[in-house]
Amino acid sequence: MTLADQPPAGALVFQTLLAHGPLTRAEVGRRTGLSPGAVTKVTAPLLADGWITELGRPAVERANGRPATLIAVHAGRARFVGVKVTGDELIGVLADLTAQPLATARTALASRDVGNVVLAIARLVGELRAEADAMGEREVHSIGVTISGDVDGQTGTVQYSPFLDWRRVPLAQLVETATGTPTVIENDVRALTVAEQWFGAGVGLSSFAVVTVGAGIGCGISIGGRVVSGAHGVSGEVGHLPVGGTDRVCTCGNTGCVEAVASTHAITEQARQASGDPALTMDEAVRLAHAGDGAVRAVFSHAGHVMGLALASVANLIGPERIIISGEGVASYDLYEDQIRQTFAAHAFGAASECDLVVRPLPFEEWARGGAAVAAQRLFAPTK
Amino acid sequence: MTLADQPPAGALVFQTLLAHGPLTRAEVGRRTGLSPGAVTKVTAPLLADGWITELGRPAVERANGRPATLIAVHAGRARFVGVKVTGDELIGVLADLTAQPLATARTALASRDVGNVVLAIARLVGELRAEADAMGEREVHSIGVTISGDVDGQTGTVQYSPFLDWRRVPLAQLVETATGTPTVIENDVRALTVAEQWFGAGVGLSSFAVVTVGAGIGCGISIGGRVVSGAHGVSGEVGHLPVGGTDRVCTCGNTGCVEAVASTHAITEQARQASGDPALTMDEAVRLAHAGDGAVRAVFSHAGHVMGLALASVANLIGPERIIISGEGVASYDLYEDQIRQTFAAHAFGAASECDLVVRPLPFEEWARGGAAVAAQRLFAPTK
DNA sequence: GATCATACATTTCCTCGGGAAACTAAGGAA
DNA sequence: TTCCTTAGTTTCCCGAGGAAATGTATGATC
Repeated sequence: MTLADQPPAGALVFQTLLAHGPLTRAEVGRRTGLSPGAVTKVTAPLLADGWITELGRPAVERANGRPATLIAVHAGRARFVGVKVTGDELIGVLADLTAQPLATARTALASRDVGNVVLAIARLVGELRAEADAMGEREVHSIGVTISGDVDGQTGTVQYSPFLDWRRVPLAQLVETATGTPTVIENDVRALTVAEQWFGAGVGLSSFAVVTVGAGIGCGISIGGRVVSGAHGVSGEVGHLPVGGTDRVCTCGNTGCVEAVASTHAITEQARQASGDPALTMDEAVRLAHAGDGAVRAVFSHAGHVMGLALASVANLIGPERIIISGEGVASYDLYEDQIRQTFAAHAFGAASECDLVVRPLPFEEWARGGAAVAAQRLFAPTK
Repeated sequence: MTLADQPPAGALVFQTLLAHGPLTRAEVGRRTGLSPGAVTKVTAPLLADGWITELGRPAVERANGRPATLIAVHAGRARFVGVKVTGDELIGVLADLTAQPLATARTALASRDVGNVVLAIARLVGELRAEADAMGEREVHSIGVTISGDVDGQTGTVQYSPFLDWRRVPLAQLVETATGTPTVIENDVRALTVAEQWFGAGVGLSSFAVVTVGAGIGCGISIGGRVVSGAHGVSGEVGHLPVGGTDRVCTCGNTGCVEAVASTHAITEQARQASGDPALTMDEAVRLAHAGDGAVRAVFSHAGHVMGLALASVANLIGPERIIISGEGVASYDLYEDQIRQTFAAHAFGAASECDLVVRPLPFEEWARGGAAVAAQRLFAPTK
């Protein structure tokens, strides 16, 4: 509870431990630039309050000198619930301080009415809270709700959600009163980016982007440890980069959007045309392509090409150290990975091509974990 | 000289005055969140060293209470020389603390040999220094050299310059020894962005982008007061966003690059084809288009469309508060402005279209002014 | 096995930055 | 005049963190 009012050095030490795992005090001092004395002083209250724990000796002992003691964040010190809201279901996860999932839950949404969704969230949170109690876990500290669209985390308002058709819904406040637990909300992709930044493939990078491929194509951008929000709430709209040619029309009304070519919907639709089977599913399309169906393969290959152009655009503009590709669509990733990399390499300008492309599967609860990460982040990095 | 070792509050006050012009101490305190006492304490040494001056009463007097005293940065306290290096000439400018130009100079480059360029820079600096002496100005504090390509400002090295065909040239060191004056170097577009951020249309914005149209098409991106550098030295490569269709081949070998369609070179070339006159100049093309030549107009309109797609890409990814369009190419801006705005509005996703598009002419010395701004910035914002 | 060297950790002391609040300054209004 | 209001200054104080002396636990050395 007292984490919020630590001196700057305290927060710095805590975040260093969070990002880099168990370290000795001396090592923490070196990495943060703090003096040894300051580290000791600042770790004392964190230890006393149980935010960090001593772990004993490091695995690789030093040749001589007094042996060091590892300290690490005490992940169990606080619990969070993360909830991802989609158009038709809720995904919830109970997680610890390091956003490790302890339990998950899903529930279908009967309607998209605000009151109904809030009620469903409260029920889901109750479920997870009960599970936490059963596990002997302590009280849930706060809730992080994530949702696609234009979300203002400062005011806790969903400015606009296309999937739910919501406008200016004070969701944080509503969930807070329905559950009695402090709640923060955030855009789903940005929450995922926060999770990657603190606990995933973005740890320690000066800049990186997370691209998610699924029903939509989204992107979170982190530069210098801060996730880019966009002055008007919009950022990372990779799905609507106009690099896809003129043949397909996007839901936004334009031609050329990446989403109109490379989203799972778009691929399925194109595969149906290519195969002549109007009821073809994504799984079947993948199977056909793997079996060598040229027309269907071409669909994946074209999608890969457009994705490559999109990633090259990100690299050319931002120059991130790494781009993390993730999402349901990654199930069929091997089908177009080569094409993505090839197109990316061709269109990334100069040293931008040194950008590291990595693929990470995105388990369904990962989205919800992002919510927990955002909730946790408010605790230890209460900036802004 | 003592500006570098001011306490944080001192730097904050100075930067506030730099960005927002003359203010009363009370107002400075309000804007920075500092207590009145702190403002007084911190301004005292700045006044004593001549970094700021008192300006007397504000224009709009307050109804009651003690009259306030304005304080403002003393622009003449320090001089800087900014130099922009292109493939065939040098542009130099003598500027004050606020990067206001006091004198300019140009010189042609006989060869692109490193030694020759360094010598030419030293001569140009000498010229401007003499002019400063004649004006009774004080010593030049430092030099900022800007150059397009991959520039590492930390080490003072030009990693790669396509126009000059340089690789790993320690330019800062070379100019420093040749002139005897401390020198910093920076990528030209990023330097321009720094100038806009501190002294131009980017003052006070949480994020903005500067797009320059000319022989190449470049872009500087500023987010949260920091100019994005790219992990591998590449960022803002708007010129190579692949949104331009497949019909024209770029110097980088790809099709679809913005630069292959909308740079001044590309427009001239396309206008020549459209008009059938292989010796057509840009000026003549502009005249033809203004006169109603449909084919030439179409060239400008297509370039505008592709520029609109590029700006929409920037807006969709970053969500800047404003995009500043600038460059030599802007001479013919009215010819395709409508098309740019129309395409931008169509392809900027959701609230990203609220991004403010402004056009600023780019006088030839503006590039060099960027160098002076970078040099000045090192003085008052000596971060990293 | 006593001593030493070494590196980790703690404690003590001190400096410095900036806030709180009392105080001074300078004008207008009653 | 006196009072009110806002600007600016001074004084006092507290908290954060660095420097350096001190304490501590190990292996190495004689």
